Amino acid sequence: MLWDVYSPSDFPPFAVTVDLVVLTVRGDALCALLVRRGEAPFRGRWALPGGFVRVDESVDDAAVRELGEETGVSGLHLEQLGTYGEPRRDPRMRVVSVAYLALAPDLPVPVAGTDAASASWVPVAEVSALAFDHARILGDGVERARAKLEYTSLGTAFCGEEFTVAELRRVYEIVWGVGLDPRNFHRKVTGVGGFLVATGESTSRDGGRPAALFRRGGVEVLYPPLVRSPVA
Amino acid sequence: MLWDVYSPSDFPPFAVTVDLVVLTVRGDALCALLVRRGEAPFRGRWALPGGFVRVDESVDDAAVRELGEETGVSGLHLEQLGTYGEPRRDPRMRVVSVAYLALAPDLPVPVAGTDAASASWVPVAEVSALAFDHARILGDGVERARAKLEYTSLGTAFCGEEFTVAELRRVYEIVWGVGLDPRNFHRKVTGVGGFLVATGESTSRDGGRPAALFRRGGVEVLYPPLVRSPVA
DNA sequence: TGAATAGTGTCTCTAAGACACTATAAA
DNA sequence: TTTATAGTGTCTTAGAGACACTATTCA
Repeated sequence: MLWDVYSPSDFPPFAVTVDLVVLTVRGDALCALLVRRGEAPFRGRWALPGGFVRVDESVDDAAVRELGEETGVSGLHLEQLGTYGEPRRDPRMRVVSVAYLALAPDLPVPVAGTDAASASWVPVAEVSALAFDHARILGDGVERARAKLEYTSLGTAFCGEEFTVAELRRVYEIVWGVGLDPRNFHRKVTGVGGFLVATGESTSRDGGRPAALFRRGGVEVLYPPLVRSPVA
Repeated sequence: MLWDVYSPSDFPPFAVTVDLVVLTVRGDALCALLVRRGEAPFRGRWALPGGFVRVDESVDDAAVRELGEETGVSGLHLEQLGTYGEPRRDPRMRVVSVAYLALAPDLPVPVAGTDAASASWVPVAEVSALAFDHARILGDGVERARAKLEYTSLGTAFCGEEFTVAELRRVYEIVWGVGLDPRNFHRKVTGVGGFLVATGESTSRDGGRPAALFRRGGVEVLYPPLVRSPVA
């Protein structure tokens, strides 16, 4: 059926929702923001936060709104991950869900929002039996995040405003699940033009010799990229 | 609004469609499959092929079905490009569209399908004033295709079953819009493990010394990747 | 034979990984 | 002084681009 030959009356009704894969690095683990479902179906199961797209807002705006409601934070990186539209992914009705990926620094706690009571950070390695098709969506989100760390500056989204090279390296090690040579990592990230900007300050919060503090540079795409490669 | 707190009755009604960015290399140009609209709005304008998702099929299946209807060909590479959900992108009603990217070899003609009469291949450089937000979708599709040629074997999707290195190079040159050194290109593509498989045959259809014929190898991800880089 | 395209070899340069070595703090 | 972490330098190797050179066809 082409655009040419449809009339507004013959479209099948769908519900459209957004689901959020919100990731952060906490402790030694990559964590996702999950909410505990209070109602059937999947009552008591963990699920991705999300909700309906309103009639008067764009799908992207709905994602931004939901992210604010769930985390209490705005200005996070947010990008479309994919759209999930199997006929029976929600047993009650035909729901098409547009999933988004957000990367957050280690927020104090799954904050505020009307529904915050049931929300918390869960290490992705310990996640099991999510509601609906959310396990697949979460998996796609984690894989996207891993890939984007290679060729974009998004790793810094997991850090605070100011951070050391070691803190950034820890992000890479935890998200990728590998060990990285501190010396080569340092040379690489400080060598990529526009990735990091030195503040001139330093900190000894990591112990040992004080480390220089950096802020995000303006660059989005890293060249050369930071390729994933394991170390014994 | 969370999943927890909704009931099937209070969802706003949406129409969900799929739009297809079908690309091919024809002559010396990257071309997109477009259809001429026969009805308002945007009557007479070019638009991307597409149509409604049916209630009983997945969104991905709808894309496959529409692609078959438009090109008469199945088995093409097809991937989600993104979802476009601005409130007034269709002036008549609230429509959320999931866009897909397909790469096709140079098909005889925008073939078959009920609506083929109005369909044709249009060089993307000459496209202007598409209906709805289709110009943006097409642009996103072209950019995605350019990027994917770097690190996947999808360039071969533009070629026939058997092809020469020169034919594959022409695909890269046209899609990227740059000139590539034939000698370095040859060394690179034949050096990437699993990318190309020699048939043992050769052809002189390009003139000059006969060129070896290749088939697609099994590999999807190219390592090392073919990086975009211009030549005088 | 000459023009055209296919394909190989070689040089240089960049960047990655391995790892020795120096620097600066706290206990 | 020892220990821990920060940061630099150096060696080796892989791969990219430039480009000379050989190979095989047709007109």
